[in-house]
Amino acid sequence: MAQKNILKYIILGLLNQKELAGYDLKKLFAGELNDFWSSNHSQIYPELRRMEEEGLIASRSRTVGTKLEKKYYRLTDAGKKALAAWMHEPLSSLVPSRDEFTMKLYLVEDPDDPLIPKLFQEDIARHQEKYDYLLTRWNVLFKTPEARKAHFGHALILGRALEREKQRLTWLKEMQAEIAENREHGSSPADRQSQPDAL
Amino acid sequence: MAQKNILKYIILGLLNQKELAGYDLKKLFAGELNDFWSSNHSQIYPELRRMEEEGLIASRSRTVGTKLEKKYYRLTDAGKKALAAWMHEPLSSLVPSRDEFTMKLYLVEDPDDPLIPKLFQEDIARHQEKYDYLLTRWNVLFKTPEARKAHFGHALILGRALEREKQRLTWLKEMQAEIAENREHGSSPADRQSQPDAL
DNA sequence: TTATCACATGTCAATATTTACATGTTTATT
DNA sequence: AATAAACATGTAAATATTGACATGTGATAA
Repeated sequence: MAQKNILKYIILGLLNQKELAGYDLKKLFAGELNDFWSSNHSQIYPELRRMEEEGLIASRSRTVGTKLEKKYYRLTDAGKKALAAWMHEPLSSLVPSRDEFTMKLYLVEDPDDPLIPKLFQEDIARHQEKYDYLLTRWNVLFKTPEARKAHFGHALILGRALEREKQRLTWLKEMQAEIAENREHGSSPADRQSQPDAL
Repeated sequence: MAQKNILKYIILGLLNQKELAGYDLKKLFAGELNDFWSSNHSQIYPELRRMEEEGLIASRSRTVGTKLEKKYYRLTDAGKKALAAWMHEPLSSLVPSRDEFTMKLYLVEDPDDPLIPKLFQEDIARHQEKYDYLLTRWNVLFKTPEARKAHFGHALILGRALEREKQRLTWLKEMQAEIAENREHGSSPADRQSQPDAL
């Protein structure tokens, strides 16, 4: 095996909230869930078919316009049981995240390689862009406590994603400044690296 | 395709620093690199074979003890070129990280479900454990500026991993406290959720 | 009206990744 | 001296994931 089929349970959980079609799931994974889970439609549709065969979900077709058929799925009792069981299971072990930026940084041999500041610029740019995007979304969707209350789950993950980007940017900018300063003074960047303190 | 073969370049980068055998790579991925990249030996060994066939690396065998053969790999000129080209390529797009804890939290329907505090406890426990472990490693390895200087790359990623765990724990504990407090007062958790501010 | 984009659902091939299977050696502990 | 743990290198099977191929509808803007 490669991994437990977590996608199955995520889909169960999403269908438990609301009747959805494959395309709706696809949009969720491409949109508000993207920072914490994602999947392509080429994985979603076969998974839905398998889940229906297993009896975890049931479908009904609704016509959109005149011809287009949309297949909506809902949980069966077996599906509800399977979801509840998974929700109460312990979390599976932390998946090692993969971070190309950090690895490239690690792999640079020469501490004075101009690649280092370039890598920082690149990573800062894309995370700043992401942060700005997330902040805009937050301000559009969750400016008021009422809005946060009405869509608690969404507000929660958007807030967490925002926080994550913010903290990464803080670290990146700190390191960038340290490295730049140490370059001017000709000393090694490691000299000034701050020590972490206990939490 | 599933993804660009980044593992190949990570291995090139690691072999560029030092002649290594497959087992050494395995230990690196299981150890100090684990927070930012990982791979199993069942993926590493075939990859090394392919890379040698491609002419990116060359090997020589050294005997350990009396019988055991260890196969050490080093970069060829072609390998050095391929590595340099990859290092200068733009970073590939952010891989969507997958976070089962956050998804479960998102999927809980009832805001008063006792599963919510249970999930926080579980996630806090395992991240605290990880943080403690990383902090111990930091204190063993990098207490002095000299040590940080001598192993800059390692200190960098360990520091970043430490920071990441610390910040996740901070967020978890804040949210946990908010939720607990709001439960006592009978109001919705979303009421007191702090608004993020610009960076 | 015509072109473009979003909606909607599928399949297929290639690659990536994990877990288990398989075998043997060396070193440290009891 | 025995045993366990770590060293060392592979292969095989199953599953996960991606990107491309494929087809057609509905809404909207030029």
